[in-house]
Amino acid sequence: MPTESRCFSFEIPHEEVKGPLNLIETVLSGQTAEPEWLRDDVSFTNVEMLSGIPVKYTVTQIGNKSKASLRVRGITANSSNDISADLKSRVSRTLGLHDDLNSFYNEFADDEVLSLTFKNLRGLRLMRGANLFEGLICSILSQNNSVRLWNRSARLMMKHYGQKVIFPDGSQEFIFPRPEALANVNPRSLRSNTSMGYRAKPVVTISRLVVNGDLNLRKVKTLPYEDAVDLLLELPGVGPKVADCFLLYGAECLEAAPVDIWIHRIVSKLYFGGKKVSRLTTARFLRERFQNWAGYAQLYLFDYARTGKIPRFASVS
DNA sequence: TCCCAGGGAGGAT
DNA sequence: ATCCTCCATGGG
Repeated sequence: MPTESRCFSFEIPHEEVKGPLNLIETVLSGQTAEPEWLRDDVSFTNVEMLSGIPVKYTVTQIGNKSKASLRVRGITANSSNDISADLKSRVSRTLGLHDDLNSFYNEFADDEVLSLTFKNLRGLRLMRGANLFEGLICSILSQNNSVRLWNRSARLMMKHYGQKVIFPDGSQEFIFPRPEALANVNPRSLRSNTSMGYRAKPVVTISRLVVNGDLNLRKVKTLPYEDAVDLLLELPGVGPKVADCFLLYGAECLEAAPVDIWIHRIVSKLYFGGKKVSRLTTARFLRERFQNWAGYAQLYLFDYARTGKIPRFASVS
């Protein structure tokens, strides 16, 4: 089978992008559904399974934010089937291209805090993970960690425990490990192989729960928000923030609003006049105020706060 | 050397 | 309910 037949290229026209799009801001905004896509100038490359077939593809934005389309080029392994249609809907879902951002901006244009973020972050979209297990593990890796470090651990985990794929162009890539590959590893060796520190033990424990059927993430995804949270909080290494990260980025529950240190600070400072409120109060506030846009509100406030686009508010401590 | 990073668990108040 | 402290690891 000649290499060319496994290559593909297609476009997602701007008519299929609902509102503005900023691909670079979206991919680089530190979302926890999966390891960050590798950047090359204005393009991003991801490797994942699509209906059991390993796919490597590169996404490039064409046009400005207001009239953006996407160019997708890629290559498959082990198959000569045309996967363009499947990948198109996958990319569209992953990048949240169907989310009606203009209606989000309009609905909260009079919110004096959130609307501050709209100008700089216009086109920022919520990314959805392709795999529930991957989303949960990445969310655990992110706890008390930097984006850079948890991504490094995730990449090391892929290299040591993920399926190795050699594409027809000769490149070697690694797929995010399946729970079966992690369930029987020694947490100590996982720790030394990946630098994930004390997070190794819960990663192994949760992998075992998934393998033996005691944890069904597909079922968790179908539960109402409160029930899903209650179930997730029983898991080791999973607290309120990680549970919300999994639900939002992994399980596409858009009312979940993960509260990390940045969200805690900015919401206390700007919505509660500097008064200290608990993280749970913060999360509930975001859910009640923004409802199905709570995840988006959180994403915009987080990026805005973290990247220093607001005046210093570190006085809240 | 200390502090911090998209926190969580266990314990004391 | 709220407030410690510790937990690995690496960057600043």
